[in-house]
Amino acid sequence: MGRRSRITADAGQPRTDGRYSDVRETALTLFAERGYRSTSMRDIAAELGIQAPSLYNHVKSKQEILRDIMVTTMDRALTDFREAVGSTHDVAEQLGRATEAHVRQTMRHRREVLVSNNELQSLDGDNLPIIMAKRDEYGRGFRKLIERGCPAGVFNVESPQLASYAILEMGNGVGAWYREDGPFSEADIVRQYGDFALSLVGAPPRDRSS
Amino acid sequence: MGRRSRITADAGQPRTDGRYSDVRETALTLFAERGYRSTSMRDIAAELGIQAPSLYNHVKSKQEILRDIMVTTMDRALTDFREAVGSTHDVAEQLGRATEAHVRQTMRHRREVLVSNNELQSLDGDNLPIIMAKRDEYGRGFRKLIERGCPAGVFNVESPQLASYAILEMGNGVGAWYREDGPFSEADIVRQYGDFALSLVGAPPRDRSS
DNA sequence: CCTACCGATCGGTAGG
DNA sequence: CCTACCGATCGGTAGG
Repeated sequence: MGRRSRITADAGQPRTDGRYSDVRETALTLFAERGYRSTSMRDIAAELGIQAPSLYNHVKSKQEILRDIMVTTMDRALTDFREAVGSTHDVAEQLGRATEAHVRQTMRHRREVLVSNNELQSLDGDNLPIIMAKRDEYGRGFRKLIERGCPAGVFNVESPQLASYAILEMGNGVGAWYREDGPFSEADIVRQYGDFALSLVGAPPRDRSS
Repeated sequence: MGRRSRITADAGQPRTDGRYSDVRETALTLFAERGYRSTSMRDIAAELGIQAPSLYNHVKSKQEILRDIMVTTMDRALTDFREAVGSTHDVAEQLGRATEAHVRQTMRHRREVLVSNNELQSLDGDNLPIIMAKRDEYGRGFRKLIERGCPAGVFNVESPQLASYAILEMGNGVGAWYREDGPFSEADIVRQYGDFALSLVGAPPRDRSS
């Protein structure tokens, strides 16, 4: 029934636990589709064609999978944010690119971002503060950018804090409806959301003639 | 232990089931705080100081509470949207007021909106399509407004669809951080988000001199 | 409103 | 990777 025979030629492989990625990948899809609490270890195992207890040869606990997904996702978002901001010195361009990176993230890693945004309640013990710290750092990055552009006269908002919340959240929302085979291309969506962010803070539209 | 004695003077009351609202109210708080699936009927009962089976004297099922919360919330949002749009003929003003109503909703009914946005996965059977129909109608309202303002030259966006998603989602996000005792007043937040929406679609800032 | 209890399902372990 | 199984917990019912 789809199980590999013991008698194979790959015995000499280095064999790091590539099976963990399979478990994580399957869990990720199910967590995104029906939620962490509604996904049982038996569901994940069934999807992989094995029995639930066998999962524990690759994974310490269900919670560990969730934490791993969230940590990876937040770290990637932080990396991409820093790269976007580091790629130019124009503060409007920085906010535009950071927003684009944010939206690109929710599209390219749709399941990860959905889980990260919806399953904070499901984090146990120390995991919630660990993730929240990363989320706060990310949000602070956007707020500081807006705070920098206001006295310079590039942006014009009453509260950079509120503006940063609005921009981040509108980007997160993309994950709820975006489909790869939908009517909008990734590049289109990314660009328009970048424009939304700049309009929102009162910056002039970007020049796209080059 | 806090239980009412049988021997009371209220035997002649009309006695519609006021107890149902208590159950719903308690469930609502718990659903918003820790999620539907993580809230047991025993949790709700404990909060009310009774035993879990007693809940079934007031409620048909756990699912029924969730559906009731979502239906009420969506119907209220639709009502307020129509009222906002009906209160003026200026399309920019309509979008501003509709956005303000949307944000006001997420602030005044924070738990309801959180549950409505986060627990779609938890709806069983016919309940999901019923709620989705209402959500679609609501979203369509915003999109049509933006579509109307574009040829008129009042708004300027590439895709009214995307703009409506962005506006709705940025408003939903307010529920995640808003606290009544926080640094921003309800009126401030509502007004600024209304401004965000109008900026986002390229409309000039509203005149507030009157 | 209660006690007593049902069958189902959960995450995880023992031991191979 | 498996079978066998644990204690805990779930939504809900019976019957008063």
